[in-house]
Amino acid sequence: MKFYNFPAEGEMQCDVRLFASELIYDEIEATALKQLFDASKIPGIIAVVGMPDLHQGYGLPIGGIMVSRINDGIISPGAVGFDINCGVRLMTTQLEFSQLQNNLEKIMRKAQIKIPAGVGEEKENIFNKNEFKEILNHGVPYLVNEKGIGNKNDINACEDNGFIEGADAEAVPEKAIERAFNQLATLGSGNHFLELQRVKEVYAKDCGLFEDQLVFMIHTGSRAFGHQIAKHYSNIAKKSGVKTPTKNLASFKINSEGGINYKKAMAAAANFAFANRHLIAHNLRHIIKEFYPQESFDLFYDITHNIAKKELYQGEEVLVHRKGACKLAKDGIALIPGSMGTFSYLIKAQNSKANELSYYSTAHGAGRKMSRSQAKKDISQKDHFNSMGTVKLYHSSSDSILDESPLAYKDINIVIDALEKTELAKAVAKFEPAAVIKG
DNA sequence: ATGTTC
Repeated sequence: MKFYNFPAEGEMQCDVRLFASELIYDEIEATALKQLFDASKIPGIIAVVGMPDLHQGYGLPIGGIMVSRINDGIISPGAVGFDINCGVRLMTTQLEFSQLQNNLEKIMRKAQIKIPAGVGEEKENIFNKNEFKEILNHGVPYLVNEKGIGNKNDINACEDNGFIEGADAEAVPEKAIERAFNQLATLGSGNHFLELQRVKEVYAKDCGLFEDQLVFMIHTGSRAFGHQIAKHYSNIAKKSGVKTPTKNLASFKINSEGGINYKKAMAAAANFAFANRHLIAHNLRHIIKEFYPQESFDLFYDITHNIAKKELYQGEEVLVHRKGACKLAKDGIALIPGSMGTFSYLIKAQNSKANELSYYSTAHGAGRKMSRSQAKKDISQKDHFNSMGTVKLYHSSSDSILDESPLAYKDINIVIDALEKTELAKAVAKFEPAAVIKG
């Protein structure tokens, strides 16, 4: 087990731990590290941890974990992120990749029509306003149990069974509902994707996957809904919250009116995101059934990487913010999506001591190497095209996609290597994309 | 990430 530990000094309330390999540590941005140190200076914070995909973010860096006491602690919209409950789900078939034959193109084209992608894209909401609020308050179980959409495994294979308790649509600003009412079952833009993948390698035979298996991965979140909530409450926290070292880490006392309302709205956004991934997967399920009527299309796991949750840690209840970091499932697994055109991974917890020190957290992806603007400036079409190899891209927008090029991200294999070196986790299976839908 | 600068 190996990690970098920076002992508390000055205003720091706790040590800062960074789980990184030497290779990653040498390249980590000073600005991202500074954001970790600033987070450790907020009263009530008992732990700050960085993952190997750490990079600069709004307030807390992406790949950051910030843990607060409950009674006198804080909750920070900037430490959850703008895309509340952004996450990843893996859907499995029992088909071998070779059985696809010439259906890849047809499946992806149908998916592109049925699953809107891109900035501001909408899909007519099949639910009325009351049903929409039920989704916000109760997430995936409402869709399965009350509306008959999906099956029991679609609930059980979700982190937290596809809903965060304590959600209250009444704490959601009306503007969030206006903006996102017609964004359920849509993919969005940025690093979000829907990929058709092939299980390239299985390192642990008992992981429930087999080599050459045809699977689908969906990476998306709460669209404009979570974004509007994050913006709304971050602004309130800046005006009337507790004082923090940096403005964008603006926080509420957990038990203050602002803290209570943000938590209710954050949970509603989390439920929106769970429902969003569930509905996208369900629509994809219909497409798969058209081609393979006898095949099952099952949820393997759905994991979030932008959320704050109450968790029991060494007998004490604490609030764990994870931003661009995910929580290991009960059986120790987590899904780590690659950037467009690169491998994704299923990983499993490795060393229980390392896992304890990281609050059972792990990395969430490759992590950016370049800002969006830098990528658009520095990456040529030709270099980008070469970096995509044989992966077929279905891009809905006429805009350039260079800011999402694999060249704009760190090599995910280096992140996985760092997880193994720090003994946080080891790779269990590797997924190779064959086709990707981007916004 | 985001009606990509309320």
